[in-house]
Amino acid sequence: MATGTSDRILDAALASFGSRGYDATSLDAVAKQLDIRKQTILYWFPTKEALLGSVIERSATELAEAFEVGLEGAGEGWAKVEAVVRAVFRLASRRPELLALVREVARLGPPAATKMLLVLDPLVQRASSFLEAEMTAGRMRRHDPRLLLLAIYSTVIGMVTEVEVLRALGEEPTARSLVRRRADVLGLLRSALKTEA
Amino acid sequence: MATGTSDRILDAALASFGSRGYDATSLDAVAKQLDIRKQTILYWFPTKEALLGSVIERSATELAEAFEVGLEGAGEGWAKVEAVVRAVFRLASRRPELLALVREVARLGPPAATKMLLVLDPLVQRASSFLEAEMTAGRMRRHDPRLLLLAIYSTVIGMVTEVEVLRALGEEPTARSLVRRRADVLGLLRSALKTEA
DNA sequence: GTGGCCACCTACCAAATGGTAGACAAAATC
DNA sequence: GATTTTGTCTACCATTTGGTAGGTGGCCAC
Repeated sequence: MATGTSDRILDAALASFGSRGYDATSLDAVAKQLDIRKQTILYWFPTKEALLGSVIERSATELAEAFEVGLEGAGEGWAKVEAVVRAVFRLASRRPELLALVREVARLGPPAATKMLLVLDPLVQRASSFLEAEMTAGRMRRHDPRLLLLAIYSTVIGMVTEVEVLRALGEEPTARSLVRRRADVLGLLRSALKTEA
Repeated sequence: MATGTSDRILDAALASFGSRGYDATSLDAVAKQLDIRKQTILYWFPTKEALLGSVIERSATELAEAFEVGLEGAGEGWAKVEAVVRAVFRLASRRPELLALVREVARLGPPAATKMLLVLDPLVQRASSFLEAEMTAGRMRRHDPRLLLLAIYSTVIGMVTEVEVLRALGEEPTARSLVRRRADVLGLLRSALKTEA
């Protein structure tokens, strides 16, 4: 844990942007939480937007790393999809703020979304061409790879971040529930995508 | 188009809450868009929160109606799932603000989310027990009905409202694309859920 | 020890925000 | 015709917001 002030600011901002949302997060609130003054935040990050930018940059890098680690020695074919899904659920339990931020940034749109994509785009491309290859090899059902990716993204990110909907369905968002959700998603994706052969 | 002032306010607020988000929507902005004064809004709705409440109430009712209409004479079993998905995509093309609001309200959490759920809960219960019945009848693969519902919700709402992610994947959110997305979702759900028999 | 820089602070500020008080004209009620 | 009610407005207000200006103490190089 980096104890540098700027890192502490980034941590607190990440958490607040993810949970409360960017607009509902005031610099004063972040500062108060860290027991520093707002001007210290503005010393490290010239504007609130710049702070968001830095949060996104750092988070996107961490996300990318988590995926890489998850994919290390993950085998081929279907095992790769499973590895990625497992990586996301691992993040959901260890660093839920990261996924909440992804959700928030997707909602904010450009320029925030553009910035995040800049880092994540290589992964997206790899994922897309991987799916494409699996399909042409007949190991996965045919779909538009991009739409399939959106569907997978929505499902997984939803299962992991839609806490309110989860509650509405009468399921409490505990650690145990997360494991069940992971099993469910994997089961769903397997039967949706994998071909018999 | 209802020409009553309070209805016009509700329309504009719905659109802004859905697209910009609740926090980023100011009463002044809504008023300006309608060429009235903020105080007129506060005459019809005592506070901003109350305005959100009314927007939610009206939208939830409209949503519920849309589902009912979609389900009318929709046949049994899998046809029902298809009818619901089609109803959502019809809304996505005719009243996208409604779905954007659902997304925003889910993000805001209680008390807004609670209010929306109050109206939508019967539908949720019906859907849940429908899925349960289909599974015990062996017409659908076994899953936890609630988690399955969350997965379906996430996928469909995501395919319909995640415009930024869609763009990131290189697909423009046109009307034609919406039709393709609907076909894709239906295909995915069918192979994920339907049993062979 | 002193000059300079770094990290953080206090003191402000202008704009925007949700909300209150009350005037006023038109329409409805008697 | 007088009076009340309804809908909208102007005029304010307190608070919060992101951001500026500038000071201060500690530390390091010399």
